[in-house]
Amino acid sequence: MTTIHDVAKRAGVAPITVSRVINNTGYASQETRERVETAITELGYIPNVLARSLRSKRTNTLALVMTDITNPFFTVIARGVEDTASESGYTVIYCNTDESETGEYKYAQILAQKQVDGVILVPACSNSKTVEFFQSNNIPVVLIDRSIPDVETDVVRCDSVSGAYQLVKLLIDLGHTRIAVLSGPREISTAEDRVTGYRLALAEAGLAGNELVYYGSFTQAKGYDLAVQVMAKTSPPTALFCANNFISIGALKLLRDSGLRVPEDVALVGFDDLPVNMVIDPFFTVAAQPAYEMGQRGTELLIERLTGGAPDECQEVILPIEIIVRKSSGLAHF
Amino acid sequence: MTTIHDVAKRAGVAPITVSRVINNTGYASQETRERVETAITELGYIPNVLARSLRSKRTNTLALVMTDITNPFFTVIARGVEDTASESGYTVIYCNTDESETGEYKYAQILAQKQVDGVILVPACSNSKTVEFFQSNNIPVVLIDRSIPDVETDVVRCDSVSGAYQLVKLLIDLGHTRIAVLSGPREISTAEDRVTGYRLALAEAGLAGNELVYYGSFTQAKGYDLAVQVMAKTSPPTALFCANNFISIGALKLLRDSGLRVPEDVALVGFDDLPVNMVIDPFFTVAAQPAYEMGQRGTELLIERLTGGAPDECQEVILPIEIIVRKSSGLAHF
DNA sequence: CGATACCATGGTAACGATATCATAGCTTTA
DNA sequence: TAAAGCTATGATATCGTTACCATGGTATCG
Repeated sequence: MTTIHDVAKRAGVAPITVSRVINNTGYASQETRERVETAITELGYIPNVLARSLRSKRTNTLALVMTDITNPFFTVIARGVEDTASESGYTVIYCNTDESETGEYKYAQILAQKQVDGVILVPACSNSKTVEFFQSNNIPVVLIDRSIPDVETDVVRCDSVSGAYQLVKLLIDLGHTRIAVLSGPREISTAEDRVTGYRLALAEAGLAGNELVYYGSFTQAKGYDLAVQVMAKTSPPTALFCANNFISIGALKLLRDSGLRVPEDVALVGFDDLPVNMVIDPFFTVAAQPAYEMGQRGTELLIERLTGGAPDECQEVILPIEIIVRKSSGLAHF
Repeated sequence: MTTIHDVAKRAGVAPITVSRVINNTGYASQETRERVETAITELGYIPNVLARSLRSKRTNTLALVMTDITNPFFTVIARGVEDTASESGYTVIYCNTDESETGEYKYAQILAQKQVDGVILVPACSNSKTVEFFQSNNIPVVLIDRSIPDVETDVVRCDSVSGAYQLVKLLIDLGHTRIAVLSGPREISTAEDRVTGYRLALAEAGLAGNELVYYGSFTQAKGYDLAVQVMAKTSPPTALFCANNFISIGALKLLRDSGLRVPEDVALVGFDDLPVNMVIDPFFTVAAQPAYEMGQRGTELLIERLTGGAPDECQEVILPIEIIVRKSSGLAHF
């Protein structure tokens, strides 16, 4: 391992001068700079960022903690984070909690040990333990996609209530009166908010008595499972609103397996689009969240806070949702 | 920030004793152990792994460098790597090269700076620069999925030649005689191997004169593009063999856009399955590689090498491919 | 022309942990 | 009972870098 001392010796300068050249801090004459640079390439010197970070107390590393890395929605967020972070010279550590609270806390420990400068968190629960842990260790946190009650952090999310309202309103306008919502876990803000939007739309249409609310989790298997339950009712709904893409896929699978056609027999709308490169024939009517921008804005906020450019109070950024009408919602019903 | 010194002071011992308790190295009496542990929890002490790694020269960190993080095939590999690594106490840094040689080399620098213990690499090119760079910095490398000529490393991959042969043979057995292959970049071993397998099957059937070989890249857009080219021929093929899942999707899209039915008008087979939770109705006949096991085995090999449990010579692990026949290949033709 | 500012460079200490060696009491063994 | 081995603990040096302070030369200014 060649160190900064080896380079310094070869270039005939002090280590600190090499450091200045590498980091472009302080002064260095053109001539010294060149001598150092040739020494670096001749020796194939690679700075040791562990030592650097230990001394400087900055790792230039951010962590992205999310709940389901297999979901393209989060993969796209990750892209947004990665691109934005690397523009500012940060690297990103990705962590997958699988929607587990203990997994999340376990990762929090590891990340603090690794001295990450900041964390972008998609919380796996409504519990504030993880956030408080980070904050007590002076690690700024930005929440993304989901919020947590009674916590002081920056947040980047979409207006799930409004998105859900619009989707359900669309179904009502098409003539549906028996509409079910298949949602995620009750403790997750987005799962709740989407149910709230659903209720708003029903209430407005005088259908408050027809509520069919199912909570579960944001997975295909659970989507299938919830669809089994709701379609087994004596008078099953004519339309389903699914709270995310995987629930939509699971529900659609159950409907097909039951010999029901979508949208002819049952209409389907849901949150979160699938990425173009994974889909042959876009089918789902969805409320599409700007995942890439969510990652981007979240990272920007975090970096601002790290570099002191952020205001004292926490910010909440709410990005717009786009309703994309495709085939699964069908035409006017009845 | 509370340090190991603070803990030591509180527990009335030397820092090194705290270190021993934390790491379970050396001796410590039950009583001391307890005093240290209560001091740790009382102070909320978090060890600084930067300092630890700087001194011990081990980061317990592996890097997974892959070419396309949006491709489920690689996402699943990543899962295999993650699970295996964390079982042995390693954390994983994920890097996405987007199939770019320069991106790959750039990441190599960063990873060396971060002092990763080892690297699992899906090479973006047939060039050995990156591997040699790692090796010259004493960082062991395991290649996964793709191999590189003239390089001494462990490799975990599948037999692409055989998988391609079997898929194309299946098409021939169904009666097809004009079959095209849409492959990835010429420099990538898997792209080449799959063409080789295709050629083998044709030659065996006495169809060597009918070869239709298209190289491109492993993306949906390129799959579409290559399909445009091949279907524009005066006597277009009656079957396509696509070298990966994204090419398959792109090709299928073009066929649908051209009003052609699959498999009735054109049959389609390809490499790499799509994950169940992303698909409603499995359609593609594929050669499925055991992605999870590939990640797993690759990581095991790497860890063995790090802990000195590996033999001197490099190992090449070749995992079996499963041919899954579904609808896209159709029934007997003509 | 002395004060002030900027440029260029270096010495020393410190970041927070562990490797290495040392010490000393106690137990086992021949 | 002396040698050897185990248990329990600590002192010191060091990993590779940068923060901080210091030095001296040259340019600028009132």
